[in-house]
Amino acid sequence: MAGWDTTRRQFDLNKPLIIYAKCTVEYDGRAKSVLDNGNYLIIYKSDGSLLIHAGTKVYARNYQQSGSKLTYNDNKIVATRKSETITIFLDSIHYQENLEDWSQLETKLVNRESDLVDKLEGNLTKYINIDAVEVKREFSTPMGKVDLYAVDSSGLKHVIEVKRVKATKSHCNQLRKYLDCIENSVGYIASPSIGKSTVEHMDKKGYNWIKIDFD
Amino acid sequence: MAGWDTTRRQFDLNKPLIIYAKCTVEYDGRAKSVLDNGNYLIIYKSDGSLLIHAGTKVYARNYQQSGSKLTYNDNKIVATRKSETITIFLDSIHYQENLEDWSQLETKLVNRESDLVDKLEGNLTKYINIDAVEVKREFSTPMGKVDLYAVDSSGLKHVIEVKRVKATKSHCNQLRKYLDCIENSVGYIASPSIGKSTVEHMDKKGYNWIKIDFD
DNA sequence: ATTTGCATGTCGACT
DNA sequence: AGTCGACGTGCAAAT
Repeated sequence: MAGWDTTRRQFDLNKPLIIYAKCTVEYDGRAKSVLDNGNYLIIYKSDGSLLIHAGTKVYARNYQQSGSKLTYNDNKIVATRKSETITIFLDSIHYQENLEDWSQLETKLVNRESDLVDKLEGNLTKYINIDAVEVKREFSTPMGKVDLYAVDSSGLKHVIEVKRVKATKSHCNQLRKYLDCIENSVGYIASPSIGKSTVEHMDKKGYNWIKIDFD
Repeated sequence: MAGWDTTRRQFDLNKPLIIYAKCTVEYDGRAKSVLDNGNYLIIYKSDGSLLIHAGTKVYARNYQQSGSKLTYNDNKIVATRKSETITIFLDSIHYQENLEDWSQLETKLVNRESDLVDKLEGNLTKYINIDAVEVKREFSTPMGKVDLYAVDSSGLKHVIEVKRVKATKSHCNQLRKYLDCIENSVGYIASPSIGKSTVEHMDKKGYNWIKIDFD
């Protein structure tokens, strides 16, 4: 598997392929970038995704999204998709392999935001002390949909933004957008956790925090 | 390279490694997930990053960030990092390889947001017709930093949010946060492009758009 | 150690 | 095709 004459090499670019090669990579499209010469792992998937991975970190140093077309010519692999181009200048190939029957299954996530909304909706009075006469999920406003919306007998609107992660000030801004376009409303953020500075921020703004955990 | 007895296999988990294997993957940490049995590409990098890639899409189906520790035992690879765990239940290994001298170079990006701010700051009067007496980058407000901030001779504050991509309504919300906490201010979004509906949105809000391109 | 905002974010859902 | 929000976002810089 040692170095061979890349000029004669033919790739089957219709199949999933991984290549470990010494190369230089250039990208031009939404931005421009250069990845200097070195050994990188090139991954080409059947949907036309292209990844160039270096030896550290989770993200790809360069990538092309699903739907890119590959051509190989003159020791260069060129991937194009819409107005974006990646050019891989191949120096030498250490190693390559076609991946047969590569699974296309998706990861199934548990503990989603909607699970928390379920829990809150199913037992709202346990979390906030109101006599709700109307409860709606995904309540539409001009500024987008509210996760959970409840009207009590006095006509006060309770607007609840649910987050599966730690509550932040950005989430407060999102909440605020909804409150601004709903008259006579009070705002809540429901999440498993919150930081000290966000608590203070919410106090100042008059927003309420609801602690809610996954089961 | 056909199936062999995985029970006897030893991995050198101190070196970068790729494995193409039939396996099932479970994750528990910030959330929980299951990736059903299938053929996946497992990538382990020298900084302790772990990726599990399927045959489509750019993102990894499962991953562990830099710093995770691997153990191999009883046909299971377990990666732990802080309170997060990935377990790979190995069925059969089609193929594996150590990647020698895997480059750790970073991609060098051109055309960043800061490049646009440079351009705007260097010739502000070319883009907006004001007699600025004070211009500041990264001007701090209670709601975060404004990309570019200019005060004219009348005391009016010009607040400019710069984006390297097409301007959107989300960007308008960001701008609004700044305007709300700066008295006597007028808002701008500077970007290479903008959509029709965003133009209308900005008109309605009284925000201004500045067209600015990369060189 | 925590917070904040950028990113070629990617991706899916909806208009 | 365009817009919008979620994501185990990842990641680095500032605090």
